[in-house]
Amino acid sequence: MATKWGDREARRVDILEAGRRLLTDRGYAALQMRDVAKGAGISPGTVYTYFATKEALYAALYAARLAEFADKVEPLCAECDDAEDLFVAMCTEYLEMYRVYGQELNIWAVLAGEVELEREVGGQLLVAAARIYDLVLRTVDRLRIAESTAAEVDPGLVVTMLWAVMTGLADHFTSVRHYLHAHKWEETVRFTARTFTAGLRSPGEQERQA
Amino acid sequence: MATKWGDREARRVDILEAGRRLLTDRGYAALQMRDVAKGAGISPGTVYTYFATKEALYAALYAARLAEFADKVEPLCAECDDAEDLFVAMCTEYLEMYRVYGQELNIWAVLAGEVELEREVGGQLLVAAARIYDLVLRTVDRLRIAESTAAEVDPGLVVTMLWAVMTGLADHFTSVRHYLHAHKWEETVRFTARTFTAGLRSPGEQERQA
DNA sequence: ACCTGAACACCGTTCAAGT
DNA sequence: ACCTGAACACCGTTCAAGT
Repeated sequence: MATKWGDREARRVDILEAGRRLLTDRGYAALQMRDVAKGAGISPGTVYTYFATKEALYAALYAARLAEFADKVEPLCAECDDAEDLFVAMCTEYLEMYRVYGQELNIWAVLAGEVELEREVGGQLLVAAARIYDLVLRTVDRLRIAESTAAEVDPGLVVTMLWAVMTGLADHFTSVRHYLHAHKWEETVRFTARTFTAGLRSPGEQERQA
Repeated sequence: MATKWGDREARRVDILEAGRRLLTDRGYAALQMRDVAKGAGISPGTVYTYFATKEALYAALYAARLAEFADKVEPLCAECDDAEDLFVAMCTEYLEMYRVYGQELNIWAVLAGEVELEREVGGQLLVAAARIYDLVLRTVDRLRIAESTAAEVDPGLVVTMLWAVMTGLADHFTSVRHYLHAHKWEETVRFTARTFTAGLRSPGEQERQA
C-alpha cells in the first residue's frame, strides 16, 4: 500500500480491495475485520472510520459486484435473440456472482431498509438492482417472452419468477459442490430454460388465465 | 423441566425443544447455546455432552422438521391429481419450513459429508431428504408430468429443477417480508406453477430435445 | 484530522471440579 | 456417570491516546 497518511479516498479503496480479496479467495467466513485491516495496511479501528459495520463493508462490495453483473448482462440482453439461450447465459453469470455473494447479505432486506447503511452504499445497491430489473423487464418485452399471456400477465411477474428461479438454481449448485449431483449445471439450466420458455409461450396459457 | 438427574433421553428432548422454540420464535440468530441450556434447565457445558456442536443441534432440529415436511407432503401427493395445484400446495408447505430453516444449514453439504455429525442425525437427515425426493419422483411419474419429454428426459432432472424453483421462490419471499413486493406469494407461485406445468407438457419439447 | 492498538462485549466451546 | 460454571478462544466493535 502506497497510500499516504490522510488520503481517505485511496484508503477506502485499499479496504474494499482487501475485503474483496478475502471474500473471493476464501469465502465469507474469512472476511474478518482484523484481516481486512491487515490487508489494507491499517489498524482495525481505522476500518470503522470508513465503514460503520462489517455488514456495510460487505454491502459496498456487493454493490460493486452487482454493477459488474449488470455490465456483463447488458450486452447479453442486447445481442441475444433467443430467450432460452439468454436465460442460460444469464443464469451462468448469476452463478458466478452467487458463489461469492449469494448466501450472506440479502439485497432485498437492504432495499427494504432492514439493514442500516450509509446513504451512498444503499443507493449504489439500489441503482444496480434497479438497472438489472429494468434490463430484464425490457428484454422480456422485446423478445415477447410473455407473448401469449401478455393480455393478462404483468411482465413484472415474469421478471420476479425469473429472478427466483435463477436464485434457486444458483443456490442448489453452489451448495452441493460436485458431490451428489446426478445432473450437471449446464444440463439442468438448459432444461429449466427450455421448460420455462415453452411454458410462457404455450397456447394453453391464455384459456387457463381466465 | 421435570427431567430427572441422569435421564439422558428426556434431557435430549428438553434440549431439542428449547432449541426449537428459540428458532421458531426468534430465528437463527437467537439460537445461542447459553439460552438453549437455560431453556432446557441445564448448564451450557451439559448441552455439549448431547450435541458436539451448535451445528449438530441445528441439524437434529432440521432433520425433525424435514420429516414433518415429508409427512405433510405425502398425503398431498397421494390425493392431488392436478400438477399445478400440487406444486402450489407443496411450495406453500416448503415456504413454512424455509422461513425457519432455510438460510443456515445446507442439507446437501451435510449429505455430502462437509459437516460432521453424529451418525444418527446425519442418517435422519438423509432418510428424510430421500423420502421427499422419492415422493416427488413417483408423483412426477404418476401424473405423467414429464409426459411429452419422457422419452429423453430423466425424471430426476425434473425433480431437481422443481426443488431449485421451490427454493428460489421461498428464498425470495422469506427475505423480502411484505415490503417491496409488487406480487404476492400466491400469485407468483400460481403463475410459476402454471408456466412450468405448461412447459413440461408443451408439444414443442420433443422436437427441441433432438 | 487521521490513525493506533489495547480493551470490551459477545458467544461457541472446554475442562477441572462437584454430586 | 452426569452435571456445573468459570474460563478460554475468537471476532466485531469502541475509545483513549498518539501523530
